[in-house]
Amino acid sequence: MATASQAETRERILDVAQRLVQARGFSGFSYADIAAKVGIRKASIHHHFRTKGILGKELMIRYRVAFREALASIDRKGGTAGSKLQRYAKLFADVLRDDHRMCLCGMLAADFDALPKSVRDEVRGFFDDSEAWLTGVLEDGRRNRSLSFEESPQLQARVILSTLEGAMLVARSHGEVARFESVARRVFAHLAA
Amino acid sequence: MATASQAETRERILDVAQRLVQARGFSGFSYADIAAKVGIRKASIHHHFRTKGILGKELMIRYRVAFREALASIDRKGGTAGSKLQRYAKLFADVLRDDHRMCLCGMLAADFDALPKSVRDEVRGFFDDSEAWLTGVLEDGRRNRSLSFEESPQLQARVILSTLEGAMLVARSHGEVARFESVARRVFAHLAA
DNA sequence: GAAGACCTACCATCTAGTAGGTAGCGCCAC
DNA sequence: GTGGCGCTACCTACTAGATGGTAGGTCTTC
Repeated sequence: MATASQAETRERILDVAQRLVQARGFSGFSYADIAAKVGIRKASIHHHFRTKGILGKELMIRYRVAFREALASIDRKGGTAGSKLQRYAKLFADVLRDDHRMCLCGMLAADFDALPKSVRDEVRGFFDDSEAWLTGVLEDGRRNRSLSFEESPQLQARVILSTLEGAMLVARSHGEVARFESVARRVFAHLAA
Repeated sequence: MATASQAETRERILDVAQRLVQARGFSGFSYADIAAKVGIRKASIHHHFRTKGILGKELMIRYRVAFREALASIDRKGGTAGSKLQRYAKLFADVLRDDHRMCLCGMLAADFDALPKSVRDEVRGFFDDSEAWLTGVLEDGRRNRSLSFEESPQLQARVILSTLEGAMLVARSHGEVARFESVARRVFAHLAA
C-alpha cells in the first residue's frame, strides 16, 4: 500500500473538515468523524494537525487564500461593478447549493465564543477582507457612475456582507437556495444607477 | 432546605441554557455546564428536561412566545411603520449588547444540521413569524405612504430579516454593537418615503 | 538508513442519559 | 392536631460511548 504525500492527505483532511464545520459547526464534529470520511485513523489526523485549534486555524487560512483568489479572479475577468457584485454573491450561492452548506466563516462567526483565539483572528480577518474588496468595488462603481448609493462605500459594503451571510443562514434552514438568491438580487438592485 | 417550585427551576434552567446556546451553540454546551450555573446537579436537569433535544425544543418554544409578545407590544405602542421597524431592530441590538449574545434562533439556524427535527421546525417557525410580522408592517407603511420600496413586501421582509441576522453575526465577531446598529439604520433608510 | 505517513493501543475527561434513593411538601383520615 | 401517604424536586452513583490527545511501533519511500 503506497503512502500518500503529506500535501495530498493534508488537503483531503481539510476538505472533509471544512464540509463538517460548514454543516455542523466547530463543536459539532470530531477527529473521529474526519478519520471515518478520509479513511485513515484518528491518530493520523493528529499527525497532520496536532490539535483541533490548529486544524481550525489552518482551515480558515486556506479558506481566506481561496477566497482572495476567487476575488482576484472576479477582478481579472473585469466587467461593471454590478456584475462583479453578482459574481461575488454567486460564490456564496454555490456553497449553499452544494449540500446546503453555510459559509465557513459565517459558521465560525456563530461559534465565535467557542473558538481558540488564533481562529477568531482569522474569522475577523475574512470579514475584513470581504469588506475591503466590496468597498473597493463600490467606490469604483460610484466613481464611474454605474452604481449609486448614499452614505459611505464602507457602510454599504457592510450591509451587503451582513445581508449575504444572514440570507445564507435563513435560506439554509428552509432548504431553499432561491430564497438566498432573491434576497441577494434585491440588495444589489438598490445600487443600480 | 425548601425545594423550589417546578416552574421556578424550569425557568432558571431555560435562562441559563439559552445564554449558553446563544454564546456557544447547541453542540457547544452540556448539561454539566447548566448544572454548574444553576447550582443543582446534572441529574436534576434531566428531571426537568429528559433529553437535550427536548430542552432545545422548549427553549425555542419559549423564545417564540416571548418574541411574539415583544412584537405585539410594538404593535400596541403604535407609531409609524418606520418606528416599528426601528423597535424591531432594537430587539436584536439589545441581545447583542447584553453579553454579545447571538439571536437564539440565528445561532440554532447555524447549528441546523446538528439539531433534532423538532427543534428545526421551531427555528423555521421563528423565521416565518418574523417574516410575517415584517411583511405586515411593510404593507401598512406602503399603504399609508410612509414607506416606499419596489417589489413585494415579503421579499423586502426577507431582506430585513437576513440583514439583521447577518449583521449580528458579523458585529459579534468584531465585538462592536455599533456595527450592527449602523447596518440596521442603513437598511431602514432605504425604505423612507 | 533516515524521514515520515500511518498504525494500534492507550489515556483522562467529558458526554447524554439512567437507576434508585432521600427529604420536604400538601392532603386526608382520624 | 397528628400520623401516615403520595408526590416530586433533587440527590448520589453509575453507565456506555465519545472526546481530544499521546506513546510508541511498523512499513514505505527516497
